[in-house]
Amino acid sequence: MKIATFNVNSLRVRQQVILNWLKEYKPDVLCLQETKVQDKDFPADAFADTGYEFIFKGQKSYNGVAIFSKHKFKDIQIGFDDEPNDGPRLIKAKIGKVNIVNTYIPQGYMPETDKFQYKLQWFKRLRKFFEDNFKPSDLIIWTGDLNAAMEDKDVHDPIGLKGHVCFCDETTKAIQNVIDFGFVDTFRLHNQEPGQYTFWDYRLRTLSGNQGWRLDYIYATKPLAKKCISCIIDKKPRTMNRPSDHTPLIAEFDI
DNA sequence: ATGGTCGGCAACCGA
Repeated sequence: MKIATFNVNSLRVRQQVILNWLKEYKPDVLCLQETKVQDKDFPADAFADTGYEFIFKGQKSYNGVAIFSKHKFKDIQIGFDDEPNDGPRLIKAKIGKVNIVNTYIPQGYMPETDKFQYKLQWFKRLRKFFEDNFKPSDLIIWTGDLNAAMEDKDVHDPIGLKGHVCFCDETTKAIQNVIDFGFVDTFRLHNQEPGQYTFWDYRLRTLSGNQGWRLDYIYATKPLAKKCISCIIDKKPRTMNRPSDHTPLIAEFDI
C-alpha cells in the first residue's frame, strides 16, 4: 500500500499536476492540503475517470483538505469530534485496514500571537482526537503539512530560523506530545541524512541554494511502521509545472 | 541587497 501527502496550494491551479502525478506514482492513497476550494466548486468531473474516489472539505480562499483513494472509504470524519465546523484542516477515513488522518496544521504566523496559541492548541486537540478514537495498537497513518520542522537537520538554517513558529521548542514539544501517542516518522525510519526537505519558500526563490524545510510527514503507529518498506520525497520537485512550494512525500507499506 | 512571490479573489490575507 502506497500512501502519499502533498500540500498543493490550490487544487484547481494544480489540477493537471495532480492528475499527472497520480498516473505516474499510482499511490493507493493521496492526501492533499491547502486545496483552497469550496466544496461546491470542487472539480469532481476532472477526477471522475482516474479510478480514484475522493473525499474533501474546503472553504473560501484558505485551507482545505482532501483524500484520493483507489479503495473504498469507511468511517469518514471531517474535523475534530468537539468542533466539526472548525475549519477544514482534518479529514479522516478508514481505507482497507488503515485509518488515515490527513491534517493541515495552522501555520501560527508569529510567536506570542493568538494565531500561534491556536496552533499549539491544535496539536493538543489532535492528541485528544487520537486518544478518543484510537488505540496505539491500531493501524493509523497521521500525515499532512505539519508546519513544523523537528530537528536542526530538518531546516536549511537552524541557527537563523530558531524561534520561528515552525521551528521552536514550543512547537516541537506540542508535536512530540502527539507523536508520543505512539507514532513513528516513516521518513526518518529510512533516511537519516540532513537537508531532506519538502518545502521551499518561493519568496526566497531569487536567492540560491536548497533553502528548504521538512514540514510534511507520514507518521505511522508502531504496528504499521513495522511494515513500512520505504518513505521518499518526490525527487522531481521542480519539474512538474508547479510552482507549488511543497513537494509530495510517499510511503510504502507491506500490507 | 533587510527585499522578494504566489493564490484566492476582488482589497488585502495567508503562507
